[in-house]
Amino acid sequence: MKIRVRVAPSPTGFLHIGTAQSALYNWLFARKNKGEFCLRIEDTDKERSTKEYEQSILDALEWLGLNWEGKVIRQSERTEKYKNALEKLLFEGRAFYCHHTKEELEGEAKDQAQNKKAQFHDCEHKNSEEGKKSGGLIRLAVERNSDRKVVFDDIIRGRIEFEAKLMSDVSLGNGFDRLLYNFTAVVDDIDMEITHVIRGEDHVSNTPKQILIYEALGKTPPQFAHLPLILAPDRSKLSKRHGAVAVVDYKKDYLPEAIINFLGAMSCTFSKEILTKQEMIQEFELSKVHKSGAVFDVKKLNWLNSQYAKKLSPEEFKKSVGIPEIPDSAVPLITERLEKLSDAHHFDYFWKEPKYDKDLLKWKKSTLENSLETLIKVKKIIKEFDFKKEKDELRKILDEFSIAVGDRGLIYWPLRVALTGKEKSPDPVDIAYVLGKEKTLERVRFALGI
RNA sequence: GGCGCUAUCGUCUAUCGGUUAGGACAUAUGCUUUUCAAGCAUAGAAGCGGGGUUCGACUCCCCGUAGCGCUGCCA
Repeated sequence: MKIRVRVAPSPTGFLHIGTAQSALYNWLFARKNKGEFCLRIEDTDKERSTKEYEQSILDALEWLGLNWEGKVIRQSERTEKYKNALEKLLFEGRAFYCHHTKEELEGEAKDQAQNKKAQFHDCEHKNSEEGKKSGGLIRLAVERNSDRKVVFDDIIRGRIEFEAKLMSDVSLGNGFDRLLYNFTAVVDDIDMEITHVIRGEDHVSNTPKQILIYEALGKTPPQFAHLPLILAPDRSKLSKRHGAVAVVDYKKDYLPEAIINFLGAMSCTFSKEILTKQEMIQEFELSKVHKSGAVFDVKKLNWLNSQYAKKLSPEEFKKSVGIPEIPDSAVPLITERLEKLSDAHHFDYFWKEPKYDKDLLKWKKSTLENSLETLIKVKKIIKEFDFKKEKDELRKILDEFSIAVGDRGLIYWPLRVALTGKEKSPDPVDIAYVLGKEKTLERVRFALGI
């Protein structure tokens, strides 16, 4: 049987970084095993789902390069399927109408909690005539009269067991108009012929409920693999309150390759730190995925991103940061000291005239007068120098001059500030060569007030 | 409270019973030096606790403990 996996985001928000990781592992698993990776939009919650979120999720997945097979499946377009399945279950007596009100259910849960009992709803309408009459929540009738255990062998975690007698009669829908997650997901996974359900650890407790639904529908459940969670620094599940959790939030600062590498290596063992998607596909095994949650370490992401940025061609880099006016020769100077893509704006003196306070021209070990005087001499050297020659030639001349002066800083500091308006920058000679002789002299003259 | 999952440097992790417990990020220091980076070198930094099993346990088992997840007529 052909391996088929899926990622099933809900369009009630932007693509979460955890969903992206889950999508990546599904994608890697499919690619590795020559299977298919599908995309299903879980938009049964009509109040919270929007088309805008759906589109942004699709865009984010594409940006990450996680391409899916076939058409996008939308649950909102499959209501007939669910209704048929639900009717069948009702007809066969495997599902029933639970006529309890919300208040009654809440009261029961409260009681159970107070008495330190497990919280579940074992509905008495399950086998009654009342349960056949429509009204209220539709539930799956869970057989709990024995010591029955619902068991599955998680590919990542091994055998996991739940006692059937502690489970609620699983809620499938509020009437036929509002179908619920556990039910629609199972119906879809059956129809889509999903062989492996690879999803976040937060779904392990849904798994026994879903297995029961598979059985009621007369189907064999797929293989399950529950991925560890991505954690915030406080080790709780990464969520909005911790800051940026949407993939789109990372778009302006990070290369998709860096994000993929980071998410992939965070919860799975590979042979090296930096690797391409192709290499990940080669090495990927579900058995190499970790069991415990991993803290999202932005520092490591930054490092990875800087490694990838250094490999970019000038064209690629300019496109990635969205600043077409960066001179090509400035790119290596920028990537060498950049962590996040948006840091490129700190180097705007390469394409914009710098603004700065004249006092900045003063070298810290000297006076402003001395600094400006030296700059005049530097200007003369540059003016007489032919930029067609190697820049090391210019450096050599400047170095000789600095030896005569006895202080390299006195030469380079005022020049740096004149060219960049900043205290920190790449080597002024490198910058001069990016700017060209004319522009360089122009900025030096400006600094001198000429 | 119930159920489930997890447990090695600050963080991500390697180790499939025998290692000076390895690597990466981060941190510190040094080299270089006109500033900032990059690069290179060096350093510090870890097996949750208690019982077993075994000649030998970070590794296997049990019990604790802690953290996390779920506990919706959300997904």
